[in-house]
Amino acid sequence: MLPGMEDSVDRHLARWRGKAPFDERVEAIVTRLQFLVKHIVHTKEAALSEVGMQDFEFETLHRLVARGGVATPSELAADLLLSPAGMTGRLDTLERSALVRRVRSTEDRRRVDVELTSKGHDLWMEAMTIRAEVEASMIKALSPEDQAHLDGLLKKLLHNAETTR
Amino acid sequence: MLPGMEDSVDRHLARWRGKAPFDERVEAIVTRLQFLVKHIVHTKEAALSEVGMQDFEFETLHRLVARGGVATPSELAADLLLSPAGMTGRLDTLERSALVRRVRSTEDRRRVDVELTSKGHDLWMEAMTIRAEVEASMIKALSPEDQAHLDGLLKKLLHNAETTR
DNA sequence: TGACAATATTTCGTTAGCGAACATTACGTC
DNA sequence: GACGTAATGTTCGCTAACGAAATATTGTCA
Repeated sequence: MLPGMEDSVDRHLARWRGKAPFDERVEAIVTRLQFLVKHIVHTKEAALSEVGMQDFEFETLHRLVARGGVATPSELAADLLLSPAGMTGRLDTLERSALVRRVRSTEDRRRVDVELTSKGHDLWMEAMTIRAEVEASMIKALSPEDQAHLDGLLKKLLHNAETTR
Repeated sequence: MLPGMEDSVDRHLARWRGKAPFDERVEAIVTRLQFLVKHIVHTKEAALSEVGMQDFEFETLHRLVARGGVATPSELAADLLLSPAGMTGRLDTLERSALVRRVRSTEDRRRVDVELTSKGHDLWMEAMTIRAEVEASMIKALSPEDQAHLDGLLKKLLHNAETTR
């Protein structure tokens, strides 16, 4: 890596070094992961405000699209690593904006089906374009080969995190 | 990658594929980053509750240690990618638990120095041991060479995110 | 059938974080 | 040396999320 290539985590690590006997590489990876995600969320949030949408709204619509436009709150909560209560809150605001519709299921009346409205689909499509651009501009800092390599490493980590215990 | 190596993002991508014409690799990387961080935070939070601490409290103490035990709220907020208001809130709770102390600076009376108390330092040390273990157990899924490679790639991304605009 | 467990979702109370407005102190210019 | 401007931190109102408990519906088994 070139000498000028320094990020905020390098500076953090330099200050931290010697203050405690712990693995610097782990610290570096974890901190960079957290910061990157914060940056992604902030940048995306700023971009999405163009269409008057917030990140959490978009993510929910996005999952709903992936499910074909219909899903139960439980499914979405699991997809999004969200608590059931948090899911209800999200759906409330989405329903208030008419991007989503709640329908009690007829077979199992304990369940609720969340349906994407056409307005919701249209807005998702608009936002998706914006999101794709913002995210691509961040990831493009890596060559296609590096992207593939990174994705593979992340997948190993995530798979491990999801299967252990 | 082996056929059995599938994570939740693979399943998400499979459902999503064909529903919109966007870069699947970018989607994969970004989603995995977000999920990994969620997993890290959740797992760490569960472990830290042993010593009655929350992740955000730990992170604040950690930065303070890195700064040698003294820093201004602005410095900490910048370190933690936090808003000034959010920082005030964190410091309030930390001060209430006597892990931290606020002292008005004498030269520049707008400023406040945040000092780590000895109680704060002791608790940080305890928590650090727990945190290191939890994080290491997640990162250990990768070989040392892979860890180094991953860290390099993340650094490239973060450096890019921090310097562009 | 009727009591009871299981499942799905919502309600309630609390919390951390944000943006915007504000008070206070320092600085630069005339 | 007074005045506008910048910097620093806090207060306020609001929002999204959480965990725990409540509610509603369905399945099970005697």
